[in-house]
This record gives sequence, structure tokens and C-alpha cells, in this order.
Amino acid sequence: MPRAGLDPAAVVAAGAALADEVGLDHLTMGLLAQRLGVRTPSLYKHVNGQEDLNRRIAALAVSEAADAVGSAVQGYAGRDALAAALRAFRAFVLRHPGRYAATTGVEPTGPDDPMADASRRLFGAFRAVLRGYEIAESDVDHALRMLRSLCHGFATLQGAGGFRWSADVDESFEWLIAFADRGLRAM
Amino acid sequence: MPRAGLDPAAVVAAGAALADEVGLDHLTMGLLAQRLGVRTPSLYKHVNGQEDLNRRIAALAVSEAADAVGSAVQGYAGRDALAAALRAFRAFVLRHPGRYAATTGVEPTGPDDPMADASRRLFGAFRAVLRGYEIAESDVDHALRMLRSLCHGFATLQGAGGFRWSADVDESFEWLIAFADRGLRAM
DNA sequence: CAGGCTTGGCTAATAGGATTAGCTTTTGGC
DNA sequence: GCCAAAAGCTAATCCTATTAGCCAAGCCTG
Repeated sequence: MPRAGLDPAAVVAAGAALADEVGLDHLTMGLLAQRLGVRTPSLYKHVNGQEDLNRRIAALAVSEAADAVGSAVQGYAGRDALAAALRAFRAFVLRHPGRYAATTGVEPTGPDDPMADASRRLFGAFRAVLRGYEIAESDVDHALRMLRSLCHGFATLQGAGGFRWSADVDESFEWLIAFADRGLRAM
Repeated sequence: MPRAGLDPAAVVAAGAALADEVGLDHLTMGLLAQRLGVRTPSLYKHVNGQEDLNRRIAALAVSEAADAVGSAVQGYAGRDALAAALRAFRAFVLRHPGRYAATTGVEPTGPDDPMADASRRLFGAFRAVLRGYEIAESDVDHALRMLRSLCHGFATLQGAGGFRWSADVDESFEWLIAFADRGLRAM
């Protein structure tokens, strides 16, 4: 029997891709094994069960989101930077609903957790956006939480099929960007 | 063997309560049956499996949320109404994390679905809040989606243990209310 | 190049949860 | 009191995660 040549990174990448395809709640060890051309128990040589797999997919997702937002923001400031960041974030979530869903409820276990580093990078990107606005130092954390809530809420609701009725969803998102910009400017 | 005297409403209520206690993903048919003093298969006389149970819990949750927001808003207008609505919504989600979690991804199947009615009531409450602001008719849907995203995002992130770092979460939420008020006022 | 250790894959077995089938008893209406 | 529907129950099935233990492949060393 030939080796499949797997390693943890390959398993996690395939798991993330599969989660995007079939939805995180339909991601099963058996399905993932099948996708990788291997029997289910073999996966346990690379990840420590489903919870561990979920953690790793989450870390990958946050890291990718940080890259996406970080590079989208490059070269912009103020409203342009805000719009670029929010659009990049939403695009990432809609493009990768499964792996993004894996991030909810996962918190870094310690400072050496790859998740912690990825989170820091993602927050750093948003924090940089806020530098284009005149916000009191004491308000920055509140503003960050607000932006995160806005992004997370909109993207997950859209991904879950909320927003059914008439108005155009992209238009709503652009409206939301304008709203956030006005609100941040009027401090 | 004495009858337990269950009916669908009792099963759903117990399921919702249990979901709040142990988390929606740890809500199991076996655990629910045990809580009700009955064997697992007996539940199937009242609900059509887990998916149906989830749907019904979701409908209950949205209905209760609509009641909570609706009555919190009574007698207020403008910023006070906005603050009351957002606080009531967040309080509901934090108080009932399990049943609220059941609502994500559940959409009404038809106009006769109890979920549809509950959703309409909840949206009606928020729509009433927006009447206290001068918003163009064409912007109302966008504003509703924004408010929903903000509430949903903040409450679910907090419930999932996001917002770990320093700043006080209640303070952030009050800041968010002020932010939303300013943004809606400055149209 | 042989031997051996580590690694990655496999089969078989265990355990838990959802669901269905089919039986039995209660209970409300006559 | 009788009967049909409703509400429980046991037993059985299926699916998924996970563990145990076996075996081959591939590398590293001599």
C-alpha cells in the first residue's frame, strides 16, 4: 500500500476546503479521509481528533483573513482604508464560510498558539485602519469591537441566508461602510 | 408505566432551557429525554427529530426576543428607544445563548411558519425604533440590516468568549449604542 | 547493501447518538 | 365498559468518532 504523503498541514488545508464546500457541520472525519484517499483512522496520525482539527482550521482561517485584510488596506488611509478592510473581510467570509465558521468560539490557549499570532495580526490590520480617524486612545478598543461586531454580524448573517427580503445586499454593505465611516469621523 | 404528559410545546421549552444550560451543540436527544424523565425514542412522538426540534426552538427564541425588544421599547423614542432595543436584544442573547444559537441558519419555510410571524414582529420592533430618526424610506432596509448585524455580531462574539482583552464589555456596548445613535442621526 | 527504527497506513473493535419498527398501555369519547 | 388514537417502551440499525494493535515503507546508519 503506497503512502499518501500526508502531513498535518495537508490534512488541515483539505479540511478547510471541504468545510467551505459542504459546510462546517457536515465536515466529517470520514468524508475528509475519503477526500484524501485514506481510511478514517489514518487522519489521527496527523491531527488529534475533530476538536484539534477545528482549532487548526480556525487558526488557518484567521491567519488568511489577516493576510487578506492586511494587504487590502495597503496604501490606503481614512475612509478608503476602512472600506477596503471591511470589503476584504466580508469577501473572505463569503468565500470561505466553512473555515470562518470554525473560528467562532475558538480562543487561543496560550501565547504560543498559532491562533494568537493570527488574531494579533488581524487586529493589527483593523487598528491601523482606525489610525486614519481621530479617535481617543481610550475609545480604540470600543471602536475595534464595534467594527468586529459589524463585520462578523453582517457576514455571518448573509452567509446563513438571512437578508432574504428585497433590498440588494451589496448595496446594504456599502451603506454600512458609509455609516461606519460617518460614525467614526464624528467623534 | 405512567404517562409523562408531554406535548410538543413542553418538549421544545425543555429543549430550549437545556440548550441554554449546556450549549446548543451539547443538546442531545438522550439528554433531553433524561431531563424529561422519558426514554429517547419517546421524544419522536412530539417532534420530528433533531432538525425539527431545532427549528421549533429557533421559532420560540425569535418570538421571545420580539417580545423582549418590543416591550423594552414601549414609551421611548429616538435615542432612548434605540438604547432600550439594543440592550434588550443583547440581554436576551446573553441570557439565552442556546436557544438564540438555534436561530442561526434557520429561515421560515413558508408564510404559515411560526418563525415567519416571530421574525416579522422582531423586525417591526426595530423598524419602530428607526421611526424616531429621519431616515429616507429607501435607507430603512439598509439601516435595519446594519442594526441587526451590530446586535447579532456583538452578542454572539461576546457569548462565544471573544472580547477577552482589557476594556469593559458593557462599556463597549454603551459606546456602540452611542455610535449607532450618532450615525443614524447624521443622515 | 542489510538491519532496524520511526512513521503512516490499515483492519477490527468500542462507544455514543439519532432514528425506526413494532409492541403495549393508557386515556378520552362513545 | 369498549375502542381507537396517542404516548411510552424495548430492540435493532446506522452512522460517526475514536482507540488498539498490526504491518509495511522509507530513511538512516553501519
